[in-house]
Amino acid sequence: MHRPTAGRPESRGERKERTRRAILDAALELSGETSLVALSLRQVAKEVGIVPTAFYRHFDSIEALGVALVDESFVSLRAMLRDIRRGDPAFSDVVDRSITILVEHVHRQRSHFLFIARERAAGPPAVRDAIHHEIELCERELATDLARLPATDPWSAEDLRILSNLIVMAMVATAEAIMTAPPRPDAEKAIIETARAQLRMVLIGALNWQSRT
Amino acid sequence: MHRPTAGRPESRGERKERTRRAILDAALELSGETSLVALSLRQVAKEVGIVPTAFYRHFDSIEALGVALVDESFVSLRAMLRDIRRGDPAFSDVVDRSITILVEHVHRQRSHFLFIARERAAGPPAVRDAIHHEIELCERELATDLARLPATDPWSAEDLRILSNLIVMAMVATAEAIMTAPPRPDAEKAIIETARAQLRMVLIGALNWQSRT
DNA sequence: CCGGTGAGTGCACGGTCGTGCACCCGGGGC
DNA sequence: GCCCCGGGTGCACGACCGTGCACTCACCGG
Repeated sequence: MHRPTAGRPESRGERKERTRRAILDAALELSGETSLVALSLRQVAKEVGIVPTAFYRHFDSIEALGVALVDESFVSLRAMLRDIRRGDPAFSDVVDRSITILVEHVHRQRSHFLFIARERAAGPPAVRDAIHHEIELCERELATDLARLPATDPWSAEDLRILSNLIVMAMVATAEAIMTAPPRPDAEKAIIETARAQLRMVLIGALNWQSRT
Repeated sequence: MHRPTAGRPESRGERKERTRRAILDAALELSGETSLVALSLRQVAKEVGIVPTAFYRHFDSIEALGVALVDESFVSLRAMLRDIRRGDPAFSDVVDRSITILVEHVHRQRSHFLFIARERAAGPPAVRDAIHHEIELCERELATDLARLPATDPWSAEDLRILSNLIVMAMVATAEAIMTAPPRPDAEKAIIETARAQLRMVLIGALNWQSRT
C-alpha cells in the first residue's frame, strides 16, 4: 500500500494524490474492456490494491470518477489542438499537418481517446454531457481559428459553426477508425489517406460555399 | 405467461416466436438506460415475465441477443435507405429529401437508432463488429448509387468510397445529434438546418473535386 | 391415442456487487 | 510530545448475478 521507493518522506497529500492517480489509471484501463457502466467499484479497488470502501475517500461514485476522467482526457486533446494551431496556417499543407498530429496523439494517448469514443454515446448521463460539452468547446475553438483565415472573411458566424462541426465530427470518426483498425500499418495508412481526401473535399466545398446561397 | 387474448389456438412455434420478440423488445428498452454490457439476463427475464433459465431456450447469451438486435435494427435502416433511393436522383433537392426521410425514420425507429449509436462504440465485441460490418455495407450501397449519377462518371472507385464514407459518417452524427437533442422542436430544426448545409458543402466539394488532384 | 419433445418452472449453488460501521494508526499542526 | 484528522482496514449485510439440474405439462407427429 505504501512504496516510498527510497527513504523519501512523501507527505500525506502526496500519498493521497498517488492513490487518486492509481484509481484513475486503473479505471481507464479496466473500462477499456467494456464501458464505465459495466465497471464495478470493487474491480477498481482490487486493481489499485485498496479495500473497496477506501474508494469513497476519493470519489463519490463511479460516475464522478468518469467525469474526472473526461476532464483528464480533454487535457490531452487540448494539447493536441494547441500543437495543430502552432505553425502558420498556410493553406497548402494544413490538412496533412493536422492529420499527422491527430494520428500521433491518438497513438500516444490511445486510452484517453478510446475512453471518449466509448463513453460519448454509452457512458453515464453526467459523463456523456461532460463529453458533449467539451466537444462543443473544441468546435468553438476551431471556429475562432477559422475566422482568422482571410478566406473566411465574408462568412457568417453560423457558417463557421457549421463547418467546424463538420470538421470535428470527421476528426472524431477518423480517430475512432484508427483505434478500431487492425494494427497492420497499411490499414492505418488507408484510413489516413481517406481522412486527408475527405478533409480536402470539405475545404474545397467550403471555399466554394459563400459564392452561392 | 400465456395470453391467447381470445379462443385463438396459437401453435407451439407461434408462442416461441412471441416470447422471442418479447425478449428482443425488453432488451432494446432496458439497454436504453445504459448499454448492453450493463444488461443482465435476469433483468430481461423479469421484464418479459419468464424465469431466468428460460432465456437460454432462445439465446445463448446477452451478446448473441445483441447480434440479433443489430440484424433487426438494420432492417429498419435499410428500409430508410430504400425510401431515400426511391424517387428520381435529381440533384436539386436530393439533400433536403434525404435528410427529411432520415429525421422521420429516426423518430419512428428511435430505439433502434439509439441502440446502434450506443453499441457501435461500447457494445460487446461481436456486436461492435456486426454493426461496423453493416455500416460498411451501407457505404458500399451509397457508393453504387452515387456511381449511377452522371456527375461522377470520371470518378475512381476509391473516390466514391471516400465520399460515401464521409456522407455516412455525417448522417450517423446527425442521427445521434437528433436523438441527443432536447425534445424542443426548434433545437431539432437547428440540427436539421446544420445537416443540410453540411451535406451541401460536401457535395459542392465533391463536384469540384476531380478537377484538381 | 400415446409417447416424445421442448418451452417454461423452481430451487439451489457460489460469486460479486454496493455500502454501512467500527476501527486502526501514522503524519502534521498545536 | 500530545492529539486529532483522515486515508485505509475488516467485517458484515442483503441484493443480484449467471448457471446447473431435475421437473412439469401442453403441443404435435406417429
